[in-house]
Formats: sequence, structure tokens, C-alpha cells
Amino acid sequence: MERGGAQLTDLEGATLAEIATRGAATSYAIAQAFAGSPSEYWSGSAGAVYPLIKRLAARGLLEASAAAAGRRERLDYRITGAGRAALEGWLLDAQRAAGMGFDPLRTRLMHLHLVPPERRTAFLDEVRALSRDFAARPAFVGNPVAMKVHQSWTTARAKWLAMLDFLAG
Amino acid sequence: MERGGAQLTDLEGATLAEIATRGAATSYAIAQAFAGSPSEYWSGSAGAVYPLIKRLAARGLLEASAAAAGRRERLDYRITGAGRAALEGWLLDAQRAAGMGFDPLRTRLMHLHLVPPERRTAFLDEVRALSRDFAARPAFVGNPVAMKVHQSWTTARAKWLAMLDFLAG
DNA sequence: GGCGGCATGTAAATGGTTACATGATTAC
DNA sequence: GTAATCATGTAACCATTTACATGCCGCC
Repeated sequence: MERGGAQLTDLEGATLAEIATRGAATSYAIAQAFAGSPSEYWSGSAGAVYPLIKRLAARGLLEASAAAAGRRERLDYRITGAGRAALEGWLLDAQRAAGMGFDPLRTRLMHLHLVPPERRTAFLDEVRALSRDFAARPAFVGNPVAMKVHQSWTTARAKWLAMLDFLAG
Repeated sequence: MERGGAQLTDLEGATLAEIATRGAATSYAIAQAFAGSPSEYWSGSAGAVYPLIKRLAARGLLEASAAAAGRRERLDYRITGAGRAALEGWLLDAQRAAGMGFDPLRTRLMHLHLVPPERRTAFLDEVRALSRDFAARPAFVGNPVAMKVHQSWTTARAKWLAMLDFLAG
């Protein structure tokens, strides 16, 4: 135990969730999943994912099984009982879920008074246009639930963007 | 130059913005400002803020002036011309502003299928209740623009939460 | 004149990014 | 059979957190 009981980070939680959904997965597959996400938050770089999954295995939350392909070692990971418990603790943590997270737009809006009104208006217009493009791009194809979550989020965001005219003046 | 031209991180940008707004500020004041934010994203810990501001000064984006109080050194920082240019580059970066950022709720919703419907419903109800409490807490008092940004954001979020019933089934 | 809290840091541990190295597989 | 790409890592660097150390100030 010891570290096994520590609270999961969001990256750890998301990783366990991905593996749980797949049943079994290699580190590479998980890295790909993150890299393919429309969010810029996590890169899915090998240097992050491989060590992360190793740590989760060392804590007993994942178990590795050799998925022998060639002569090179190749590991499939599955979630353990302890892993599933930790995952649920992370997933259903309403307190953390209700937090504000980080929003690159919100952060900037707080300081938009530092530039003159014309530039504020131009900025908002540009963000609105980019957000429309972004919303139009397909994401999470083949995963209906994730698609709906993503879509509802972009819709909510567009509505927020539409109510920000008080910043333009 | 050299590093002075590098793109600012969001933390660096927000720090420059805080100092620009105040005219002059100590590292401590900036740390307090971040620590007092309703967002859990950045802690405003001394170990992060003091070195960060030192780096910005070393890059020529801030300048320090001794604000002698007692015998102990005490520095006020102001933004420089280069600092203001870098700040505007960060602040008006629509591409980055249009990104999704990190949302602890959105991340969890993507994986909510891993638990049975009753628990999903209970989770959503709990998050809604916590979000209501959160929205009711005063934030950014004395800063009308930030208050309105914050308020519009919590409003938009509440509307999003209200449209998530497709997850409960 | 000592105590509590404000203010200014620093050090060790942690974890992520970037860049690199290299083995295996596929397309041609 | 060889170039491109897929796959599996590792190492150096960098930033943040946590925990600690210490100075200074105001009050009682």
C-alpha cells in the first residue's frame, strides 16, 4: 500500500479509465488516445505516459502481462481490483469535479482591460470564429457518449462567448 | 534577448498581467492574488511565484526596485516595455484562448459509463449542488470586470450542467 | 520583550516535455 | 532489402509542490 492509497492525479485517473474501458492496452495505445484528444491539456508524449503507467503498475493499480509479438518485450496492462477502486474514487469525486479547472480564455478575459476596446472586440471576434471552426471539427468519432459530452460542452461554450459583450465596451 | 522572445506560459502571462494592473507589486502580493483565486489551478505557493518572477526579471520583462522597508531586502516589480509587448502577445493570442483547457468535470464525464446509472445520477446531482454553492460564494469583490467574467462563466456552466441528462440513463 | 503572523525566500522531491535512441513491421 | 513508420523506451532539462528556514513587525 503506502502510495497505493494516495489520491490519483487527473492524468492518472484518466489513464486508468482508458485502460478500464479497453480491458487491456499497451502504453502506446494510451499515449495515442491522449494525443488524439482535442484538448491541448495533455500531450500524450511517450516521456509522460510510459513512466506514468509504470508507476501505476508499481502501486498495484495495474497489472502487466506479456503480449509477446516479436523478440522485443511488449506489455499489455489491465486494471486490478485496487485500481478499479482508486479509479472510482477519482471518477466520482464531485468536489474536484466541481472545481473550475483551467480555461485559457477565462484567464485572459480577467485581464482584457489592459488593452483598448477595439482590440478587445477584435480578440473576442477572433476567438468566436476559432471556436466555431473548432466545434465543427469531428472529435471522438466512434465514441457516442464522449461525442455528446464534447458537443454539449462546445455548445455551452458558444453560448458563453455570446454573452461576453460587456467586455467590448 | 534569447529567452526573452520565447512564448509566455499562462502562469507567466497571468503574473505579468497582475503586475501591469497594479503598476508595481511584490512577489508576495502576486502570490496572494493567485492564492485568493477561486480556481484551484494555481496554488500561488511561494516556491512557484518567487522564482517565476525572478525569471521574468532576468528576461527583462520586469524590473525590480528596492522598496526599502527594514533592513531586509524588499523588491517592487514593474513591467518593462518588453514585458508589456510579451504580455499583449500572450493576452491576445486567440489561438490559445480558443483551446479547451482542462476541466475536471468534462474529463470525468468522458468516463462516466464505467459506473452504473444510479451512481452517475447521484454524481451529477452532487456536482450540481456543489456548483450552486460555488456560484453563490463571492469572488473577485472589488473587481467588477473579473466579477462579471466569473459570474458569466458560472452561469454558462450551470446551463451546461442542466443539459447533461443524457448521461444519467 | 516575547509571540504570532506576515513576508521572503530556498531545497528536495516529483512529474512533465523535448529530444533522442533503437527495435520491429510494412510498403514498395 | 531498404525506407518509412510504428512502437518502446530513456535522459536531460525545467517547473511546480511541499516543507522548511528565517527575518521582521506589531501587540500585549
